[in-house]
Amino acid sequence: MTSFIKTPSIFNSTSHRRSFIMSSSQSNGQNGQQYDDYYKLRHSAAHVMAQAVLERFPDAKITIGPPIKDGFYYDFDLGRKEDGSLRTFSPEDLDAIEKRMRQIIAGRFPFEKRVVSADEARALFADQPYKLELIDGLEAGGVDEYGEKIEGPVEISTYKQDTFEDLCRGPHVEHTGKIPPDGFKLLSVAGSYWRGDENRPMLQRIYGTAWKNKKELKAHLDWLEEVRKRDHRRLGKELDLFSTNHEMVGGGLILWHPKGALMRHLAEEHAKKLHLEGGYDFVNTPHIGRATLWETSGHLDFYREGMYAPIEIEGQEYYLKPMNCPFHVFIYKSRVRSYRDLPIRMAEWGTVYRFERSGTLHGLMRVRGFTQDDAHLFCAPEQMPTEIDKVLDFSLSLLRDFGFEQFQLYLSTRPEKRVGEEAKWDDSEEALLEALKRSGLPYGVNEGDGAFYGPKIDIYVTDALDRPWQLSTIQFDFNLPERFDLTYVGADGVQHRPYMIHRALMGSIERFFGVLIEHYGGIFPVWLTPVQVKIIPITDEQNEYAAQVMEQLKLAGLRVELDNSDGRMNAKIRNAQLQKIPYMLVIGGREAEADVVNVRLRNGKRLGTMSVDAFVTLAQEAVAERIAI
RNA sequence: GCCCACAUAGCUCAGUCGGUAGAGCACAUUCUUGGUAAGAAUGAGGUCAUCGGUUCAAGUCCGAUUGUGGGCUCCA
Repeated sequence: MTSFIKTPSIFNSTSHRRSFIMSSSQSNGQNGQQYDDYYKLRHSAAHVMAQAVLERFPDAKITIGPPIKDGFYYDFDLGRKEDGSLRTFSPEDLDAIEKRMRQIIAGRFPFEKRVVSADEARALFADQPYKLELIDGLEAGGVDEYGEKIEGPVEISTYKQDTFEDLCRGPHVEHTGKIPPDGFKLLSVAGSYWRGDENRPMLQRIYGTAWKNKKELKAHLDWLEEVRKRDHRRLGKELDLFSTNHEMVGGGLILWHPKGALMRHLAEEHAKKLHLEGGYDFVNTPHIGRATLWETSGHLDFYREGMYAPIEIEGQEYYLKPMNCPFHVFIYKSRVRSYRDLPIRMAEWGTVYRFERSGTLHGLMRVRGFTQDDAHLFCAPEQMPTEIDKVLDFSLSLLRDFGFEQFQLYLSTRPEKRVGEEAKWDDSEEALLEALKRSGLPYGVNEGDGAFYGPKIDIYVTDALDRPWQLSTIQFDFNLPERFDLTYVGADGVQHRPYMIHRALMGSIERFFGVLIEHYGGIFPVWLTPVQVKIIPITDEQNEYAAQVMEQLKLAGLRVELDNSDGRMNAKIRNAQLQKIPYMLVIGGREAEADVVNVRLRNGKRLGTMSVDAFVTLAQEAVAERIAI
């Protein structure tokens, strides 16, 4: 079963080249973690913002306002309006708050720390119910900003600047003047729930970004602009790759257009070839299965909220599949398995459907129907370490083929509530850890973060904008082999329980494409780009020669389009450029005469004239090497 | 689902104080036949998301609905 773990907190972004905190266990604030300047700056900005908000909304209830990656936020409960609806921030409020923050900054008010008892704190925040709840929590033993439990009672402190005193561990900058007035900006308002729980009150959140100076702020705003420009939904439309239609087709359901489907085909073809070479067998399974299947697998117990309502067929209930595993299990069970059959590596590009709340749907990144490059490994215990090694290598090499170079690996170990024998947990966790070590790549361990059915490795890639994305996952499953009573006959003639490992390398192919589009910014490597070559005749005198060149290139296996519209060459080049087509072959009278093509690259570089054969060699090399030009 | 913002031509967007619909791109036709990121003219294209309300009059104001974007533990 694929599960989504949360991205680790990243506080120490000192530049736009972001870096990971390796493991959550090393970042406990109570154990001497160094709070960097950004932490203090952003945390202080949050307090200043809270002061400005309270001045404007005296009845507001304050909650929490932590520093976050690139900035800070603060959540407020503004109460309700006369008509019962929630009072909220308007864009004008944001402007006024930001202006007032600069005044407070100019006041150079010191941040003064005070250590108080729980009762003193309660008196101080008597009219702040959220703070009272926090104080109760602190008295009982705290939780740090990474969500890690802190044992025992915690020192309770407040920080005060000017008129505003907040329950806070700190630390802060010395005084408000240390916050650069032109280094921060309030970005947006958003709704959020107290403690992230939708059953608790809805709060109003203001997000801000804060940096050491104007230049850094500008760099960050530019980065945000770059993120916007690379948005896969925007590029998907511009490059005609895919679309969605919520009103008629439905939200979270992707329509792959010819060019997008072609890219997907190319990517899948490559991955499938590698799977076959890697000893995987492809299978195909249906989209629906009977309720008893999902009852036995445990999905209806543990995953029901992710599944759609049943379909009734002749009095029997069928469910749309949210995962492929139970079907693969039945292929395994279709006959008696011998140790000689193992390992079995069963792969399927399986399309699954999962319920996602409407508000969480997002382009290709979060959808309701998607295809996984799913596989299940069934192996004997002694084969397991080798299989783990292989699958990890496979995953990394596949991701490298798609241009990802930076990886971050996470091992999630046994949680409190779990199934399976301890010996299996021991073996599998060790095998995963050994494989991680052998990979030579940075990895972290999330103790207790595994699924109830087994430990797992998640692979995050870092994209061209330094953003982490979880793609691959390798998960043990001690649950399904038990529930479906999977066995194999060992050399000793008795029945044994095989290990079962789920793995998806690209994960969701939809999501993978979303990441890929943003990673490349639409400038896909030659092997993957839907149209590799655009032929641009200068006048229609050359149309015939151009068509002849196109045929030659097609015979050579290149994906070519001919622009014989009656526009000018400049316009044709511009169009090809906007479509980010790697090679433009400009053909005028001179080229037709000499039986050559004039090659222009999408980066603006001109390679001059060459024979068609020479160009074919050049392009084929780029395809084979998977290079991006 | 919940909070905020938004919804005008295929796309990107303008539309003032409420007075009856605009631009650029794309598309079609014609002219143009050119040397490395936009040649020109003409034309077609809109029930201003949907439904309801206020008004002499609604793209514009109000409400509901549908949909989109941002956000909903990065937890003192």
